[in-house]
Amino acid sequence: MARRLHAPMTSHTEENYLKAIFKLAEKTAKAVSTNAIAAEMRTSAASVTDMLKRLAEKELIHYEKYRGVQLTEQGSQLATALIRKHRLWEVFLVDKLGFAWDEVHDLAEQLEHVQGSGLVERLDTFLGRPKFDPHGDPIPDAEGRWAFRQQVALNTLQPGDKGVVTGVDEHSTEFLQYLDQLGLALGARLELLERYPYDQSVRIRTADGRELTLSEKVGQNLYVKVS
Amino acid sequence: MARRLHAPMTSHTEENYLKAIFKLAEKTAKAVSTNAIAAEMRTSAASVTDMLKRLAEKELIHYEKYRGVQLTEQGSQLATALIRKHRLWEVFLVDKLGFAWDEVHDLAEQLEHVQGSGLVERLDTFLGRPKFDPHGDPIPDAEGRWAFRQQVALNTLQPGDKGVVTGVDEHSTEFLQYLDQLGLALGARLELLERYPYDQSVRIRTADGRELTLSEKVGQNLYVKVS
DNA sequence: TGTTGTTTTTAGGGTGGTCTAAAAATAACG
DNA sequence: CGTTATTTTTAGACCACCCTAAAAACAACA
Ligand SMILES: [Mn+2]
Ligand SMILES: [Mn+2]
Ligand SMILES: [Mn+2]
Ligand SMILES: [Mn+2]
Repeated sequence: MARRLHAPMTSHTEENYLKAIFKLAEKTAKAVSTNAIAAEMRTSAASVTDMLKRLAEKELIHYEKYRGVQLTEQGSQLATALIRKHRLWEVFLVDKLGFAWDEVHDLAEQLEHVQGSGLVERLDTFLGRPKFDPHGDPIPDAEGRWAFRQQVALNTLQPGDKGVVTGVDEHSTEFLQYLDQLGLALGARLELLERYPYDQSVRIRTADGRELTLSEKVGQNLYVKVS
Repeated sequence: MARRLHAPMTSHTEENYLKAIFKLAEKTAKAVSTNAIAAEMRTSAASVTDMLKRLAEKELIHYEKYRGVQLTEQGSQLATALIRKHRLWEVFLVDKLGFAWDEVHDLAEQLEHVQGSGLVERLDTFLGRPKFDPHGDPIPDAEGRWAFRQQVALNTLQPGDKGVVTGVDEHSTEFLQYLDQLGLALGARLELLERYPYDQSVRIRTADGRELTLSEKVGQNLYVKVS
C-alpha cells in the first residue's frame, strides 16, 4: 500500500487489540497471554500472534515469544485515549441522542476510531466534561488520569447497609435490560435487607419501597457506593 | 475471510466509491468514466477497475467494460444515505461542537461510515431535522428526497440585484477561510454593484455597508438566492 | 525426569484493497 | 480510414488482516 499519505498511524484493528490488552492487563497484573487476547477479541490465537508482531514492531507492546505481552507507555496512552473516546461517545449517545444504556456499545466501538484534531476535547466540553459513562465506568481525562470511585459489589454489603448504584461489571444487553426491568438504574438508592448464604442471593429494598431478590450473579455484577 | 458474521454489507471503501460515482453522475448525466472516479478518489485507474468489478458483483452499479458505470437503484440509495449521514454529521460538528465550516469535512468523511440502527434518525432529530449542511448543501431526508433551493452563482447577478449567500461550490479550506476573511458567511445579504467584463470580477456591497471586489473564481463558487 | 496436555507459534493460504507496468480497447485526427 | 493518442483493463505483486492445521515450546505431574 506504500503507506498512504495522511493515513493514521494505527489502524482500527490495532486500536481494538490495544484496548483489549489494556482491559486484560487491568484484571491480571501479569503479562497478558495470547489466548486471553484471542478470547477477548473473538479471534484465533494465530491471528493474535500475527498482530502482536506488528504491535511490537511499532513499539506499542513489549512482546517476547511465549512470554505474553505488556503495553508500552505509548501503547498504554493510546489505549487510554481510546477508552476516553469510547466512553465520551457513549455519554453522547445516551445523554444527547436518547439511546438506552444497553444500545450504545457497538456504536461507540466504531465512533472511538474517528480521528481528527480537537474532536475529543470539543466533544468532552459539549458533554460537560463527564467523569463517568452511562455504565458508571470512569472516563480518563485528556492527560490520561482516571477518576477513582469508591464502590463495591452489591453482594459484599451486610444487612442494614444502604448504598447507591454506581456501575455494572457486565455490559451485556441482557443484564442491562434486566436491570431496567427491575428499575435499577445508575443512581438508584437501595438498602440490603438480607443475605441468603444457600445460593448467595440477596434481598434489597429500593428507594420507592419495592423489595427485590437478586441472584448471586446480579449481586456480583452490580456496583454500589455505600452511604 | 469467510465473510465475518456481523460485518456490514458494504465496506468504507465501497461506500466512498459509491459516493464519488454519485457525485460525478450528478454533474455529467452520462455514464461515469474510470478515470473520473480515479481522479475523484485520488487513486489509480487500475484500482478503480478492480473496485468496479466488486461493486457490479454486488449489483450496486451497472458496469460494462470500457463503457463507464451508473449506479443501480440500490447503489443510488446507498450513496444518498451516505450523503445524508455525512451532512448531518457536518451540522453536528459545526452547530453542536463549534467547529468552523472548513474543518468538518474530513471528520464527516469518517463519521458517515458509522453503522447502527436508529443512529441517523436520532441524530437528525437531535439536530432539528436540518435541510442544509454548513456549506449550504441540501440534506436528503430519510426517504432520499432532496430539498431544492433556488440559487444561482453570484457572477450571474446583474448590477442592482440583491441576494443572500446560500452555498458554495468549492469546499476547500482555502476558499472557505477566504470567505470568512471577507465576512461572507451563509446567510450574508449582499447587493451586486458592478460587473467588470475585463476579468469577470464583480463588485458587491454587504449588509454592513462594506464594498468588496470578488474575482471570477469567487463569483463562480458562491451561490446566492436572489431576493 | 520423562510423558502428557496445553499454549503458542509457524506454515500456508484467502480476501480486500492498493500499486506499477504492460497490453488491449476506444477515441481522435490527419 | 489508418495511424496516433488516450483510456481502460489485465498482469503481477504487496500489505493488512483473517483462517486452519501442524509443529514447537512450555507447564504439569506421575
Ligand atoms: Mn472499536
Ligand atoms: Mn461503557
Ligand atoms: Mn468517507
Ligand atoms: Mn458539506
